[in-house]
Amino acid sequence: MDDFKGFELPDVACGGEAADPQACACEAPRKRGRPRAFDPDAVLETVLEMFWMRGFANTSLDDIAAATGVSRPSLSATFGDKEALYLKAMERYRQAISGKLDQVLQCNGQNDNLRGIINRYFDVMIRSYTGDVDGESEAGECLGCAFMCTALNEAPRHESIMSVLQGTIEEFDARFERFFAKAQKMGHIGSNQNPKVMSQMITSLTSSLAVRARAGASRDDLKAIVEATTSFLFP
Amino acid sequence: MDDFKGFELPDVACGGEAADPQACACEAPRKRGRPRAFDPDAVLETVLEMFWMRGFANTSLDDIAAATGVSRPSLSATFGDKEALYLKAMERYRQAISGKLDQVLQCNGQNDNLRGIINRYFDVMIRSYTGDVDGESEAGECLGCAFMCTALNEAPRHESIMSVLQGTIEEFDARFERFFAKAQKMGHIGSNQNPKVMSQMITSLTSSLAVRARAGASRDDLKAIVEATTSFLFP
DNA sequence: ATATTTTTATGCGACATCGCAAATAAATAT
DNA sequence: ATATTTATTTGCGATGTCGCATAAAAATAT
Repeated sequence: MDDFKGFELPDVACGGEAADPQACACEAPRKRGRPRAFDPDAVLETVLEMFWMRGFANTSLDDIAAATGVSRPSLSATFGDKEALYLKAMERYRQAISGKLDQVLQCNGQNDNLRGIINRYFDVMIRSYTGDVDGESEAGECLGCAFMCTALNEAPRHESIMSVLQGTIEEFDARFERFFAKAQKMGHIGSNQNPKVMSQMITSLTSSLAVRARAGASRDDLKAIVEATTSFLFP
Repeated sequence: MDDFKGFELPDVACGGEAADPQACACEAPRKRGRPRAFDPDAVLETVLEMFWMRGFANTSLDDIAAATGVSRPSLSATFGDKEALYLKAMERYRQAISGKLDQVLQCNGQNDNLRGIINRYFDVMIRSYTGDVDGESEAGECLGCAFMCTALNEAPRHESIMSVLQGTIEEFDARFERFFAKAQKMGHIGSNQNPKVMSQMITSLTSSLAVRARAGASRDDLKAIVEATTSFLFP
């Protein structure tokens, strides 16, 4: 449907194409039976898009089968039931973001500008919340955060979704507490400041951006909010 | 079918009882036809709870009919279709919170403590996010915000839900911008500070609390976060 | 009393959704 | 070649969901 580019995880090692069995250069020994006719990773990306925009309950396995061209029995053989499929798609999403943040949130050189790093971080998040497609302008994707948009809805009904939601929050908290603790050691923030509080500020603003993006805020709206806040926090 | 309640009618505010037509003391002139056997407001409250905990898509009209004792045709005659019912329940929720905030967010007397007011505000929100039941301890309600938990999920599919989500965000923004502008005029925050930024801080933290509450954070967890942030913002 | 109005009760029909089972297809192992 | 393994295709059955249509019930109006 929409050409959302996802977060471009490295194209995973193939396991064989149906069309050309020998085209793949990877050394993985071919498995025994009939090879898969689809790329599970590509399917997960489509599945993520669908869950993201329609929610878990509103996305049927029939919809997914139609959108991916993979039949329901194949889906269930490969990924398990609907909940397992959702969890796998979300795990991909989580890892993609996590990878990007690993790149962006590095505070090494002591002439690194803390505010610059944080602004780069928010740039990444805003981009993921408003759609990566730069050219499309604001046709109205209203992505928001895939976790918040879907997991908040389902958490009370699915223990596993609740737990991945908790885990994601904890991961963000831990990441920023580490980051600011290190930044403090390197003298980028005063010793009177509290890394935990700084971390809370950043994660709070992040969740706010995700909500606003889903409600239709433009990329510029969000950037203005970030600019105002970061200029207050890092004067 | 299982839990048929027999003939006990729900307590109705007024408008007519089946048993005793004249028992009601209210002056509203009785309408012409058969009186309603249920209180629409009480139904909306139950409906809100259900949507809140299960989401829009996961709550069927059959579920609602069973939980309220009101048959589907009566529901649809009174409230319209499922989407209209959802919107009416959410409107009730919005107004209830709005009313509470009107009480709490008053900055009148000039020896009012700004930080105290903000803390009272967060107390109200935390209470609504973690369940009002004080005695129950933390049995695990994980309410969060009814809007965020349900509307984020449905927004792309329902124009009306998207729009009520936008409206709620704008209402919060406007409320706090007004509040801090007034607070600044009264000298509670320095003229070098920006009311808009303060407002963004508060709404951001609010959304963060809502997410964390849904993910299982306890009331004390949330209070600690608020305490840390407000002591930083209002030293 | 009879008519009118409004709400409630019952139930049908069309469709969506999921899980599963059986048959077919395409690869490797021997 | 034949057997084995793995994927795919096709389709059925049980259940859930919604909207609507019709009949019954309970009040007021005349």
